[in-house]
Amino acid sequence: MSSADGAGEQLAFIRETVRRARPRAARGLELAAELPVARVLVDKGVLSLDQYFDYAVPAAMAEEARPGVRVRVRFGARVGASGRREGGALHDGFLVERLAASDYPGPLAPLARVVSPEPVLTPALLRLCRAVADRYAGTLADVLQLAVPPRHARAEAVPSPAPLPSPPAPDPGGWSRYPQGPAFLASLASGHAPRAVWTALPGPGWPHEIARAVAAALAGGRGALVVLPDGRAVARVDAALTELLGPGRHAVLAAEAGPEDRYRSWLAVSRGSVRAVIGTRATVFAPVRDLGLLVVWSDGDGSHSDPNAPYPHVREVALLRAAEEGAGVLLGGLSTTVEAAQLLRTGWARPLAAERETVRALAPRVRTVTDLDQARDAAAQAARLPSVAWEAAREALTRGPVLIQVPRRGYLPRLSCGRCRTPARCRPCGGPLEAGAADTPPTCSWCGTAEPDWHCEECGSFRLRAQVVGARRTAEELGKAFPRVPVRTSGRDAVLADVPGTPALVIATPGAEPVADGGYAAALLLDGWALLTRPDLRAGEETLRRWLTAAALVRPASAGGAVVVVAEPTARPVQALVRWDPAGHAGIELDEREQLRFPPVSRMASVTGSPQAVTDLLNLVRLPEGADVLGPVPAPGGRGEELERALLRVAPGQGAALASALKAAQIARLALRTAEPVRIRIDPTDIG
DNA sequence: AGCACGCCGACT
DNA sequence: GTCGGCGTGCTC
Repeated sequence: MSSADGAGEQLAFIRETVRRARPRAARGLELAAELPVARVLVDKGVLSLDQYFDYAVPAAMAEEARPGVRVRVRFGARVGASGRREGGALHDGFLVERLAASDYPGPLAPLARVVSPEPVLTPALLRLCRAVADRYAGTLADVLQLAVPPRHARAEAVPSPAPLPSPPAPDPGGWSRYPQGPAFLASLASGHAPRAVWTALPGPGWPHEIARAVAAALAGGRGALVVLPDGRAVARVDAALTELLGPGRHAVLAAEAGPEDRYRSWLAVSRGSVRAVIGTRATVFAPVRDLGLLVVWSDGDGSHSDPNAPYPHVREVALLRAAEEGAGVLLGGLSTTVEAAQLLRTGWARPLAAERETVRALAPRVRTVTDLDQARDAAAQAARLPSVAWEAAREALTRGPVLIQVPRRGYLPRLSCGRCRTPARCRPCGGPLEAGAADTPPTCSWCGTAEPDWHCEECGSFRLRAQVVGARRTAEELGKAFPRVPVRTSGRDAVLADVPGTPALVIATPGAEPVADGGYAAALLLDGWALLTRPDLRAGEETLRRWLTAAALVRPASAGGAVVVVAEPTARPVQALVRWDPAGHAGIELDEREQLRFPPVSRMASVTGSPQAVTDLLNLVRLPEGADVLGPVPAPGGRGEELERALLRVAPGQGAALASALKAAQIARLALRTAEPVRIRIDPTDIG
């Protein structure tokens, strides 16, 4: 057996010492004269199969069966009742390596087919995927599925164009607004690997700054890669890059393009025809040659978390890749994550931030109001606008568009007391009440009990209010409040990229805010308290990120730009928004995590399953020294069958040991057929 | 995952 | 005596 993970060193040693002259293979098959053994990763996403298998290379495939190509192999063959070998089913795989001999004692099955001669799994990509699989206690096959797009024969048949020569180094442009900006570009252009956490200034500059950083890496004769959270951000950087460098210098890997276009772009990168690539999360794996720079924009955005096993996060993959390939890193955003703050604190990255004075000059004026300060105007009341917000919007609408950010519908359909805001709870079980369909009583989201005659335990009020009103209803109500002003909405299913600079109300859910030509005259950030009270470790950070994203689209204070945020003014994210200090906010959050020993100051994993299964796995796992086991406790959000969850916590340096211990325990349990499944998740997000 | 081998209870 | 239970191990 040739282990595909790091634990196979003894086997590697045996491989060195045992040298067979020729592999034994099926009789009568002529084998390749040179390196007749192919080590293959069989694409069968089963934990216990996370290892390589050796196959014989038929002479006819000697040329095409190069490392990195896709192959088909028979797998699972066995000796039948008649004593003859019966071929197993055909499986896809990647040829990882050609060898002179195999350490497998039995006869080798031949490769069934070389699917195409395109070497898609380069050694660097394989190393990265291996590292990601280990980091996340997943299988190599699962990670490869995320990293290598499905083959499209037509796209493969077309040759990619010859690469263009390196462009000249760009001038600093907007980077001159950051004291360390020009030096960062110069360092990239001269072939170094600077690592920075970039707190971007508000306004429309950041796509251009990203383009210049890419251009600097290209000027230094190296490649660059940019990962953005969504298609609109990709489009903005795409436009900025085309403007700076012209067409043909970069590839775009976004889901919007069909599979054929996507694979063609990916091939252009893989073949070295294009040296820069931008796109959404899978782009972090794009096989850019001689990588000089990795850019991750807005690493706090949830889209950077892959929803497929083993759930890698773009930022973490980028950090692994930077270490493997010696590339520079630009971790940028309007806001700062706790993870980024930690990279600064450990000295792994340097800050790339503007002076306070510059920030103040470019940020809008931010005011806070509590939503108890309701407007007297009836129309504003209907729209749930506090008077300050109402006045700000009315005044700003004479000068330009006004952005109104409302939480997504169904984001938090919880109910609270209409007078004192105490969350409404179910009397039998204490679970949160949710709004039912129209004209049906509220029901408990835990036990389903209907509460037709609820009253507040705190103040006795009988009025309930939905904590969140969706974008559509807000639009209707605001339309009435501001007659004759055009109302545009941008949300989940109809996202506007941009709006003109003329007066209009623009209602948007977080992440769907259109860019306004010339900037918004004002922005109202509603229902902040609903965002802030979510029981999530990242609630504060996430709320601030959403606010800053919207507020950054508003004109500077000097040009009359104003932001009104409806939230408790003493809350930490509110203060950070007023001072426009995301880095400071992240630093304080990091201090707190340090005290609580929460991630990223520690490394965590969760184990979820039936109480028995969780207990069994915990008994089986050989945790690294000093590991904490928290729980098990009933799993959050678990309904129906009872699920339990345990959290495991280790010091940051022991993350790899924790992942491999969990993987080993999972494999051991999988061998026991009776075992119920447990879900293992590294860096679980829904803690706290 | 499949799939076959192997060692202990109730049937012709 | 055997048919068959599913625990255990293997797949290049």
